[in-house]
Amino acid sequence: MASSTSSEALRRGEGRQRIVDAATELFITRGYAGTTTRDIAMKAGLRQPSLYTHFSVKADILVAVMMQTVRPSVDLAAELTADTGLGGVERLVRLVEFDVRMLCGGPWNIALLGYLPEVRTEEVLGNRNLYQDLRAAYRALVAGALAESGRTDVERTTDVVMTLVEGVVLRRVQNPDLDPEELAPAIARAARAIVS
Amino acid sequence: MASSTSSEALRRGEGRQRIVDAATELFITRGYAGTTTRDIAMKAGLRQPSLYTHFSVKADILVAVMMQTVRPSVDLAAELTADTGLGGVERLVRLVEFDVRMLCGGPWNIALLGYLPEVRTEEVLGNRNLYQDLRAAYRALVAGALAESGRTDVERTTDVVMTLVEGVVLRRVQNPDLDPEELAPAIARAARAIVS
DNA sequence: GTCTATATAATGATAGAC
DNA sequence: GTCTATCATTATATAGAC
Repeated sequence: MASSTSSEALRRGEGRQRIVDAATELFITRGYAGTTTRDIAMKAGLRQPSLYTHFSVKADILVAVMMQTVRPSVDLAAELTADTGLGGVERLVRLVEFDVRMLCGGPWNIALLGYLPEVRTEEVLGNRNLYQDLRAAYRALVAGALAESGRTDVERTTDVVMTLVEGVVLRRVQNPDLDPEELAPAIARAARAIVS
Repeated sequence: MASSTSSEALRRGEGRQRIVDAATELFITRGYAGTTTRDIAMKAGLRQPSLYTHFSVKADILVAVMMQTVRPSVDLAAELTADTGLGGVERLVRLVEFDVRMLCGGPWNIALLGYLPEVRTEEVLGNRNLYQDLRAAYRALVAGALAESGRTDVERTTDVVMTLVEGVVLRRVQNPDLDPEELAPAIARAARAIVS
């Protein structure tokens, strides 16, 4: 944001990204409080004080890590809500399948971070909005799906569907080898059964 | 276990239980690494070194806290598996409903502890068996339920059902006011739809 | 931007009086 | 069993040379 150097050291913000990548793995495998700034620096190939060239406090690294998540599905949800070319159930199922693939894929179970107690108490309050946005999006799509079968228990069904999708995060904790290509359609099928 | 004092100070192991209760709340709200032994002692009404009368290391307190969980549902699962007076679907649904009520009720979201990264790396390996036992129990009940409709995708369906149930833990993180009496039947209904 | 060196504070755990 | 006092470690963060 404030970098004005012409080239060299900052091509692609390499240093900062290396720190974020290292921190992502460590936060997921050891938790936030359980990860030291020395751990992060070492994995990023730096000495501990060098982190503070890029981040002013440890929590800022966490924020940067969490930025990588949630956004895409909120965006897709908004997109689907506006899409009138699909049936209600189909729109919901598309979001579910997309989310499961995202939660299940990728090298690290990043979504878990948003549920860690230590993280939820910190100054990372800015993205709680994101979760509320996501629930609102799910609620709208569930409402559209239930309308097709004349059901009206929108709130409760939204909770059930979100429970199913969020559950993927914990299932992945227990079984790190989940196959997205297999689980995503299966969860989507379950979602279809729930709203029918 | 080794206490031989006749009475007074040890009625109901009061001191130890106060520590466990205090630690339960703190571990859930701040995480394990994010909770200091001073925090625990203060909430239990003690000074920090007094913890070491009851526990020899901090991790032992965590173990004591985690003992409070999981057991009941493994026991019920075994019981249901042996119960021939119920249909396959019905047995599974009973376990699901019981688990949701347990995960959803109680003052603290204790089950989340078992998924914290910091906890899963520690010397708390003894109860990973418990989780494997639980999956085996679910698998057996899912198999019995699917048999009624001629389906054979047992492994995948077990994952889906467990995803749904485990999801309650994270849903509760987002919404601490979940009503077990409302959610449990709804999740049970979803489970029925999934295996039908 | 990264380094070495270091300040400062907090942590888990122990010793020994009562 | 709980206390006060304290140790040894480790943590985040800063200062200043290169």
